Amino acid sequence: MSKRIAIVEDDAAIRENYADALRLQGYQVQTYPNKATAMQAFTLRLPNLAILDIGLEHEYDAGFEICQWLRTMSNTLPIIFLTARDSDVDTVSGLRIGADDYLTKDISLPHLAARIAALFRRQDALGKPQQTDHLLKLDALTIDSQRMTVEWNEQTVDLTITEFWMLYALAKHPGHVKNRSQLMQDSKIYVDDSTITSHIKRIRKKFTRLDNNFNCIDTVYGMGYRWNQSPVQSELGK
Amino acid sequence: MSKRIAIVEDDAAIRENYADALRLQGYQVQTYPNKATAMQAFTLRLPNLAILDIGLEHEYDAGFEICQWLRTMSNTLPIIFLTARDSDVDTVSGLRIGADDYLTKDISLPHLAARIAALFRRQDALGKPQQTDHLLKLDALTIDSQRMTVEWNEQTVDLTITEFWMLYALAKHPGHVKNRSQLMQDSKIYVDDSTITSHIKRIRKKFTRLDNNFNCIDTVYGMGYRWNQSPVQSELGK
DNA sequence: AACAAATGTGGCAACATTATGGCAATTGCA
DNA sequence: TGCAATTGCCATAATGTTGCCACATTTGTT
Repeated sequence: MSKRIAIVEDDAAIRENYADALRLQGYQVQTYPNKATAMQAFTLRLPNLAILDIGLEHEYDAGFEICQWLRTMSNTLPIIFLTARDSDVDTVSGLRIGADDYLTKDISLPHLAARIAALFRRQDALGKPQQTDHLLKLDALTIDSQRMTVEWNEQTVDLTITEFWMLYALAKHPGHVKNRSQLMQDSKIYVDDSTITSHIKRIRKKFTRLDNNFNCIDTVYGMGYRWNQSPVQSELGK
Repeated sequence: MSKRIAIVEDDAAIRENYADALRLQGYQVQTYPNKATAMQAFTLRLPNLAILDIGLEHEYDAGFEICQWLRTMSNTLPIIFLTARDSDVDTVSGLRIGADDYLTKDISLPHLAARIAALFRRQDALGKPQQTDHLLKLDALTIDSQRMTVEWNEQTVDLTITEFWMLYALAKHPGHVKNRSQLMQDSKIYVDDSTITSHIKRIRKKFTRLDNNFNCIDTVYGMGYRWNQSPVQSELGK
């Protein structure tokens, strides 16, 4: 189902110019020449996005008023001001009133289309809230501390808890050497040094099973271990 | 708790100018002169909003790269390009890559502040979508929390109340590992750990009776259980 | 080269966690 | 009251994990 866009603009030529361009992008477009017709239509049904000029016919601030009124109807509806007025005062007040973007009429059609797409993208993204805060990504590695899953090149690596936290401790500070005590603390275990060696061994083994060339866990003789962020392209000086 | 804004900009004067202005607005501001330092910091913790210049030091497109990378981390994080480049091509590509706004450096500080506020306003508005939906659908699973019914592949699964709430707690955050305490809290019961095991056992049994291949409830050794939305058979012997 | 220290490897026994079947206590209901 | 359903928990079996050891190999030093 395509998105419905409303354009409120009193200049017929400009109005249809934008409308046609947006229809070509696959949107359903409705146009309104003044505040009265627009508000009447919006009362019946809100569009998915509104593009407003500010001055309409004889009303100097009609666009601002429409915007304010729309905001009382929906505080999520994307609203764009598209106008000839390019003073900072207008821009700032437009945004303060609750608009999501403020553009001047000299922008190109592709630019306008990109702005609209960006607003829709943002709306979609926020619509299905997904918390990625617990995601740790480093090159081919992805660690999800909430799912307790680890992926290497899209393949899941099946780690145990202790292995998981140890890897997490390493990968959280890529490039930094962690000695055995630090790894123990971070993984909340207190064991013999040799046990850490064993864990590293098992972690490496599980990665190597998925990727023969895996070598992201460096051994730093006498110091500890280090997650090596990009060891693969050894030739490419960067 | 105030919002954290990150500024990535190589010109120290400009950088601090913006940073000071935003701090006056009550934001916490972190600044980074180049791609490397920014990415390192973002790996540890994402800001609530990122302001990026495009060209950084000798890297012509560093800002674009940071933006793309950030988008893989979070598709809701507001990103603003703030740069001297004002070509339409750059603007459109910036927005296409996933930025939420594209501004040129000639804009005033109040204007910038208004843009930022607009983005945060939008995020807050969309952030708390009213969830009046009693229906939870995940692949073959359908849970109606109002009618307390569960379906698996259109077949109703006859669960008891306790089983229902436990399944609901699991399925509400598909993929997330829930330990026994969390399951107890969510199901509003306080019992022995072994009892949780029993409930899981019974839930599994009832699903398996309808579908021999049912395996959507993973046990994560030492951590708890997880609803596995897309059960992928890992044939990797271990 | 010789040596000590550190690390890698395979394996195993101890330990921890989970699965299963069953049973007694409780609850809801006719 | 009787009956069936539910629930919590236990004993036991089945599995998964972990710590560490003996020994091989590597590394750094003299």
